[in-house]
Amino acid sequence: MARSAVTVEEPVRRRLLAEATRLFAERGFESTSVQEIVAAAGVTKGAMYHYFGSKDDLLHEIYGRVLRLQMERLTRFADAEGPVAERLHATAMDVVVTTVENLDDSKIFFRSMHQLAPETYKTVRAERRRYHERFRDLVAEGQRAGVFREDIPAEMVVDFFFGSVHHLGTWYSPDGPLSGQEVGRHFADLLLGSLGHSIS
Amino acid sequence: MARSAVTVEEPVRRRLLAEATRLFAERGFESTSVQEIVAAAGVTKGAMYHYFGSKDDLLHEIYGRVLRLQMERLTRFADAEGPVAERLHATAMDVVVTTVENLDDSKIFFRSMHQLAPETYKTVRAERRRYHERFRDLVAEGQRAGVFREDIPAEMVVDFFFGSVHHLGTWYSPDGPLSGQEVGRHFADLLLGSLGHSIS
DNA sequence: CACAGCGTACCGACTGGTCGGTCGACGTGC
DNA sequence: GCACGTCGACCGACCAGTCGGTACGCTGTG
Repeated sequence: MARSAVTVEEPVRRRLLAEATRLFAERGFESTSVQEIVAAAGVTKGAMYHYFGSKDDLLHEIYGRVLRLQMERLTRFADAEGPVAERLHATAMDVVVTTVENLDDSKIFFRSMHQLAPETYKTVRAERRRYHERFRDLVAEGQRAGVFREDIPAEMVVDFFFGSVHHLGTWYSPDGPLSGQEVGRHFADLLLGSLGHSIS
Repeated sequence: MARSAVTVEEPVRRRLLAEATRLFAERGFESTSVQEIVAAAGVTKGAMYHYFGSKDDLLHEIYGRVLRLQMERLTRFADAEGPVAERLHATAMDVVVTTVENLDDSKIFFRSMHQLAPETYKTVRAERRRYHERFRDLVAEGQRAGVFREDIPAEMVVDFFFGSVHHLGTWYSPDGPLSGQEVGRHFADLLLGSLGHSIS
């Protein structure tokens, strides 16, 4: 039970997490059995329930990993220096690149959220909310500075943009013609464009 | 004992579909049992399997309903008359309004797609693709006319926008402060803004 | 010996789906 | 006007299989 000190190379545990991530992304949480996970990792259920408390626990850990990574990247880019428009552009682009680099995580995130235990669900929502707020503050900052249009609530711009980002898991393929960087640049351009003052 | 007169002359089939839609949206397809559906509809499994071939069949019918409705609305707005920018704006706004009016359908659509039988899945994808293409043509038309920026593929603009639309099911609430019309207008403004020629 | 790190065998709950049967409405013959 | 036959709508008990989870045993290492 005692969570051993800083990860001491636990290959089985790591394999279980990796295979679970792959399978959850591919077939969904509810359609993936514990049997399939342990088979893919080359162990048995005994091993899995040695490292994880339950199947939900596996999902929970995946969410924790995603939240931690994304929040860390966001703050790094948002807290940088330079004009707000440039910071938002760089941040938006990085969000896309990071999402594309961990596409399985993204698929799981927005598709299995409602399968979490109620308590865990609330925690994840709260964490996600803080994430969105940090992003929203960037938009609002630009609006106050007169760089972005002000007739649309910053909150809605965030939901608008992150909808597009979540949707990446549905259509983007690493084998396709577009790199994550390219998609990221286009998405960031679209976001900045939508926030610009209209010509007409 | 006999089914008393006044109660529910309404078709059982309709109730089953309605309750299934509600429950699928609330808990997801895989987490909803046939027992729960028939209990909510006030009938038994015999009734359900009398009207539907399987649980998947229920889901399939929901998808058919959504696809039919959305495609019909899209063509109605896209094939109207007037400048392309205005048509795209009206279309985008209607997509949001329609989505918000059938929010349960939308939640199911993007969350349970991979639960469909392979054959059905392909059909739905194909239908959805035609839908996207119709929308993309609108964007491309504006680009050729020089009204919209041309440095971003129309295809990507479509994925960008419909990501936001799909995401509505995650955050929008009819009980919230914003009406579907308001969200629709904002979304359409953002879309048109992102397609406008930049000032800077 | 102690104990982490697993494998093996198994449990009870529940799943989607089936099947024989009941019930009332309705056409038909007399 | 009444008995009969039929048919769709629906019930409810049941099935085989699958699920997440558990109990316990073995084994190598310190």
